[in-house]
Amino acid sequence: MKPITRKEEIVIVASQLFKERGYSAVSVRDIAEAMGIKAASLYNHISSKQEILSTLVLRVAKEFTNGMNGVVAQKSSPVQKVEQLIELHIDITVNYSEGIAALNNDWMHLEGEDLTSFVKMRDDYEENFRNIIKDGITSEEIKPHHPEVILFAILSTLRTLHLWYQKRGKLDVNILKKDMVQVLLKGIV
Amino acid sequence: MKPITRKEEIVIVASQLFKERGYSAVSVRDIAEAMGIKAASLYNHISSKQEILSTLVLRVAKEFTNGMNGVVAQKSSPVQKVEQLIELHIDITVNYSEGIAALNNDWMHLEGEDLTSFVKMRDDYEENFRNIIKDGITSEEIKPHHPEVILFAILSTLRTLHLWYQKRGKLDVNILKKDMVQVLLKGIV
DNA sequence: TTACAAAACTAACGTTTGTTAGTTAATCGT
DNA sequence: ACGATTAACTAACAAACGTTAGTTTTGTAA
Repeated sequence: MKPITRKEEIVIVASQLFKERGYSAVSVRDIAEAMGIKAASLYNHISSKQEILSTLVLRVAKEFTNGMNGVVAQKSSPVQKVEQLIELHIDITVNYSEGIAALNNDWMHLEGEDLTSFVKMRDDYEENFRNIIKDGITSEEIKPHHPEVILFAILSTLRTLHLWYQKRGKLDVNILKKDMVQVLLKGIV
Repeated sequence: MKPITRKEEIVIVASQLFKERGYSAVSVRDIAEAMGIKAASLYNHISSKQEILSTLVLRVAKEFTNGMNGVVAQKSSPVQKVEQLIELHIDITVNYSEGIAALNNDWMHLEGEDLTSFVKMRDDYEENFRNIIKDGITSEEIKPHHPEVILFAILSTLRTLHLWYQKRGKLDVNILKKDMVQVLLKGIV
């Protein structure tokens, strides 16, 4: 049993509310009520509402960055790398589904250095993904469409997985990965 | 030249702010400032902040509903219908790009009957889309993957088009439609 | 030029917001 | 049994919120 800190509980509870209503529409009193305590009591564990958001968003962002670095470092083919990225997104979605909503919808409410470093991580991630696709086109493994269209189609799907995963939740993760790879890489017709 | 009402101007200005920060993070004072007037002056033209949101969201939602009804009514094949839906999304994105952000991210802040009717329109839309895919699988035009995975992959991409369209904005719409159809239907490898 | 309507203004309202200060109750190793 | 830590509490704050009321300015048509 690894002990879960009180701050961590707050982050988890808050993330569920953020997912439903968005960061700005959730008050610290809402978060406190969901935990069964008073709003002021939260401040024994956190320094600000902002801190909840940045803890949540940066944690997930780092997970994506690390995953991407792992994929880039490998010697697989571009298409195999894309497959690995699809699996990466599915794994992170399953393990951090609450945080992904905040990352997608509320990152712009980060402030200062948190915002800066998030945007950098996001840009780097996209640039790495784009380069993998370009490599695949160069080596003729991937069809010669505009790389931006391909990047966008895949990334949009992967980024909103969380909206859909819980609804049809009981699907086995490995089956989902296989289906996802098939649909995104080979199309549907 | 059709005259644009003051209320319409407010909706447009507000929608741009909503797109950047989300409905809850934008105050009526922010909207007023962006128009160069005082917050109270807005209420000569609107009855509430809520009204701005519902005007915006329901307008776009109806556009999707009408478009879907048109596609369903036709006698084309399932795959042709999917192609038409891809074009529908691109057309609406181009013409209502501000409203789509609100539709995607802020619909849950609708209230009362506006919320109810929006959810119904959305559910109906998805159900129609799903049935088209199922028909395509039955007739063996579409590969026999889980319909939900196919629906999700296509719809996620189309729904977030607005995030990406303006950034790479000056791509010709007809070229975009062709690329999109190719990538979504035939895959990338 | 006057009359009217449209659209702006100032001032204020009651609430809710995030947060701080100071205090009390519970838990725990010594 | 003790002191220390942890985590809750009440009370209050200044600022920002959506909104209303009443008034003044602006533009247009007679």
